[in-house]
Amino acid sequence: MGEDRSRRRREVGAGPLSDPDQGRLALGDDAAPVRPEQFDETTPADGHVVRVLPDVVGIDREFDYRVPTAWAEDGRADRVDVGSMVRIPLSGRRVAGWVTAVDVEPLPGVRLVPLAKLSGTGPSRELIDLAAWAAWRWAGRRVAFLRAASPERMVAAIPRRRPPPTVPSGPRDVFDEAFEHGVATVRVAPDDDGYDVALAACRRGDALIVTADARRARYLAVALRRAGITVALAPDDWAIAAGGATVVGTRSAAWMPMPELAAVVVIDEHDERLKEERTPSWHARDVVLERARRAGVPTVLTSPVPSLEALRAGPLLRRERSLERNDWPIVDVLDRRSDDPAKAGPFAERLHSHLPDGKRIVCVLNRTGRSRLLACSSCGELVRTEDGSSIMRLDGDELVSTDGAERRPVVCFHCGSTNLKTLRVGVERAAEELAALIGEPVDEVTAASERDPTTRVVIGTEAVLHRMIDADVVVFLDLDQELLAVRQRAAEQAISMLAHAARLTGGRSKGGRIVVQTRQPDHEVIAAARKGDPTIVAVAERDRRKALSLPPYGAQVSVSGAGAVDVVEAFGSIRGVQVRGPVDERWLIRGESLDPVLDRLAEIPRPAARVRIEVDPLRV
DNA sequence: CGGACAAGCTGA
DNA sequence: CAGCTTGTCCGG
Repeated sequence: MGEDRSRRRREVGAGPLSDPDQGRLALGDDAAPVRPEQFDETTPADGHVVRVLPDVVGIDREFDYRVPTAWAEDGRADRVDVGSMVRIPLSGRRVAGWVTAVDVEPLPGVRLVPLAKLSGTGPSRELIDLAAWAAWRWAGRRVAFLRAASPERMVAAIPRRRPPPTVPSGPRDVFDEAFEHGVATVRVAPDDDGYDVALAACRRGDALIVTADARRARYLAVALRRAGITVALAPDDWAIAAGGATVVGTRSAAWMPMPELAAVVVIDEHDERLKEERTPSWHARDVVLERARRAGVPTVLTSPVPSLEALRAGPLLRRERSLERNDWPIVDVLDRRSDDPAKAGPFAERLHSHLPDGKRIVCVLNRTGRSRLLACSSCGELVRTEDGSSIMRLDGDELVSTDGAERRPVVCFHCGSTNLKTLRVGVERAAEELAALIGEPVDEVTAASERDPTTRVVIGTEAVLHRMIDADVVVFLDLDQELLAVRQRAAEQAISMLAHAARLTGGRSKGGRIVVQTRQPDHEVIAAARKGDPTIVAVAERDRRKALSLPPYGAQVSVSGAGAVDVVEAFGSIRGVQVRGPVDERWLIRGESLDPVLDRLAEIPRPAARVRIEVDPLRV
């Protein structure tokens, strides 16, 4: 720290501003008067020098500033530290920024200007370092992550932490054991509420508890507070967290201040909501895994259907098969191939008997993607490619596979019939038909619906699963749409949907039931749900992804947007890395390992045009 | 990002 | 060639 900070402030604001540069400096958004001392270069020792990263997307560079000598008088100079949020003059305007280093040796030849304002407290040094890592890991800018790590409103003072919590000690459970592995995944029941793992984490000290669902985060915060624990709910309770507390929240919690972090939990680590959808699209699970590793504290991931990423991070702990099986509902499979093809609507003929009177029923019909699904009118088989891996649609008077590689005349591969029919019904019409079928009103729920449904039976897109809290029966009217989707992660997304349904219904011991309408009754996803054994899907997926070098066994980065061409061009070629595309103006960079790809992306300059770089995209 | 400045374009 | 648009550079 500069020893001259107590030196008297020199005369300020004297006389009209004559320096030709000063006109632009005077135009700050705070309209503070410009002081002549800002241009004094004769006493660089006045006030120490700090390094600041401006909160301006597109700069991503640090600049040095002097702490105004006047700040020594009221203690502000002592409060300027790594993580402080400040305002700085930068090319004629005032912008926000983060102090990233203090007491730095300024580069020669630059004219130092004082900080304009000390705004408040921001992310700690650890989080600033983590942001730099995340910027590399998701090919983004530090600014994006520092914003995530900063309070929504300025925090002037950190409250003192309340007395240490008295965490109720229960019998040692699987979660206590899991924390001893450093990183471990616990496969839990689909309707596990996360309270036990959260409590086990709190027994170790201040815990960081990340959930995919905001409702669950609020529930856990209330439950833990009731148990006597000091809880900061992200992102609102930033200041409380900075004082030392257990933090609970959705993905934003990953970046909350945690001065005494002792344990990390990610609940429903498989949930795609943990991934930020805007660029840089970081994954909260992976951020907190790195954060915990750096802090030297253990992480426990929980999920009813653990991701391959989780399984790779550490050992899997699970209960006995028979217990796990009971956690899952009974799964009734209605094989639609046996329906009369002439009148195959959205509902199987036998469905009515699976909709018991008086029970709360949720029907799911995902009509996302307008891909036409064709089935044979005589044998009911789906129209698929020769190897059966993907569906085919009608293109003029020919069938064409989704990737365009395979074409054939309009003929059922299975029985040779030339009579095919389109299967595609939207939720709206399905709702009307269902109401007629059961003879009572049916509410429709989509992501856009405003009011909550009031009827016993509801129907909707996948969003209906998020909207409802519980149900007796969940019916998937067309699981084939998920099973056959041309997406790399189709299978795990399908089992994740079934797990979500199982959360609403509860396990078979609680009477939970799932009904699945499909033309692929033997699909591994359905088998896994029936047996309550997600390993079936995990093993198949692992083998497939290993063979194709897909994440987490390889690198995959999607580059799109107007500037994508420049990025791909600058990327050039690396051994073991292929750049494919463009398909729909998007390139895919694929390689055997992530590091060389990320290193190269970090060193190439960002084009002026917009680019969206997505590392490990979930929907490809 | 957004301001400054330069180079390029247009119209009379 | 003034007056405007578009492009490029750079910030402490």
